Order: sequence, then structure tokens, then C-alpha cells
Amino acid sequence: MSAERAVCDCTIIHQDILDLVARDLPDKRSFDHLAALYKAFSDPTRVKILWALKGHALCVCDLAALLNMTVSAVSHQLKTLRLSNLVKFDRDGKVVYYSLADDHVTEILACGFSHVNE
Amino acid sequence: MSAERAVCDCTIIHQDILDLVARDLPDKRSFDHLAALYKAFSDPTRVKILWALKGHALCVCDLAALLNMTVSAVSHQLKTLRLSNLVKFDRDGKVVYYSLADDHVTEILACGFSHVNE
DNA sequence: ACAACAATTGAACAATAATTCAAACGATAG
DNA sequence: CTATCGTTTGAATTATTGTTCAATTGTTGT
Repeated sequence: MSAERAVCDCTIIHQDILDLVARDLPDKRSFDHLAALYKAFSDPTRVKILWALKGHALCVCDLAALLNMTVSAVSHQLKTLRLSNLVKFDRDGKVVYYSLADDHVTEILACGFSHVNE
Repeated sequence: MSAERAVCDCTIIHQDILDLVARDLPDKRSFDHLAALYKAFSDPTRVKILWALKGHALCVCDLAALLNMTVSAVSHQLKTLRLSNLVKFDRDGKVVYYSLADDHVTEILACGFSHVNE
């Protein structure tokens, strides 16, 4: 009775393996971070932006022209990329130049891309 | 006049670099696939599932117990992982065992995880 | 100070997504 | 055949998300 019931109402079939897996499972926070990282890559527009920034720093206007999107839409996406620490920016007068934050971004892009072209 | 207006109403600042970037930009389809791949990894529940399956094949009930979630919720997520070709399953009587589809999944997991623990 | 331009922001809207609940399916055991 | 168990499915609900539009910020040139 009472609220002690587990969420899984099945017979746990492989308790031994479960314990084994659970023992060296990273903590919740790690998984949240990992998922958040992938989420930043999970939109076509954002992936295109990151890909375009791989070689050259570009301004918002360049990206908008390249992707055939409004400056506003691109800027919104750049903000989420900023908050995920995937891009950095440099202001030069009125123009803001975006570039990749570090080499990890390129690596993750390459990693996923090599999977897509199996 | 008329509808020939580009989406970007700014002065295009770096047309030369833009042409350069645009020339060897993969096609739209590639980016869609890439984003879809990352999207499959973009949920904490799914990442946990994939991580747990890294070493051992597990049944739905095991996963539900491990993640402290309902069997239904886990099954729904397994379906999206199936549709993304990230997991495969094997039926043995009433029990369905899930495992990773191929080594790429492990690689992508490792790639992201190494970035999270910079 | 003022106008012009690049970029950002916030509200609004439509589209997606994750979980819950109830019902159904598939396989096994009695 | 019926009951049971593991799993799947569909509808419903709540929460997020990507884009648009209008307004604003920040910088430069006159």
C-alpha cells in the first residue's frame, strides 16, 4: 500500500545486470548536459550555421543571406548557440562577427556527419 | 519590384566569402539528416537509454526500472530511437531485448560526452 | 543631434514533443 | 480457450520550440 510503489510494475527480469549498469551510470546532471549539447545541434538551421562558421567568421547578415532566412530568425538561433557556448562573437562597429567557440564543435559536427554518410 | 526581394534586406557584406562558403556547402538533405540524428540524442531519457545499452542488451522493463519511469514512456522513446535506427531489438518470448544498432552510436555518445567533461 | 544600418529582443503563433492513461497486441503457461 | 505478463499503441495534455513581426538597442557617418 501507500506511495512506495515503484514506477515500473513489471517483474524486474535482470536485477543483476541492472545493478551492474546502474553502478557506473553517470549522474543525472551529466545526462542533462549531454542532451542539452545535442539539442543545440538538433535543428537544421543551427547545424547549417555551425557548418558555415567552420571555416570563416561571418556576420549575421551573411548568414541570413546564405541560409535565405530573415536576420531576426538567424539572430534568435545564434542566441541559443551562444547560450550553449558553441559560438562566440566579436563586434566590429555595427557588424557582429560570429565564429565557433572551440574545436570541439568542429569535432562533434564531423562525428555526426560521418555517421550520416555511412 | 514584386516578389523578387530576398529574405535578407541587409547589404551583403562579404559576398566573396559567402560564395566560397556556399560553394562547398552540403545540400539541404544532409543537414536535415544531421539535425535529425542529433535530435534523437537531444533528450535526457533517450541518452540514458542509449548509454545503458552500451554494454548490455536490456528489456523494456529493465530500462523502466533503471530510469524510474513507466514502461509506456520508455517504450515511446524506444520507438523514436528505433525510427532513427539507433537501436535494434530482438524478441525472445514475451520479452523484447534492445541493443545499440551499431558502433556509430557509441562513438557519437563518446564524442559528446568528452565535450561535456572538458 | 540626427538619420541609417546591423543586430537584438519580446510577444504571438503554429508546430513538435514527452509523459500519462487506458486500451490493445503478442506470446506463453495452465 | 483463458489468463497473465511484457510490450506497444493512440489519444490527450502540457510544455518547448522555430519563425515572424514590430519595436528597440548600439554604432557609425553626416
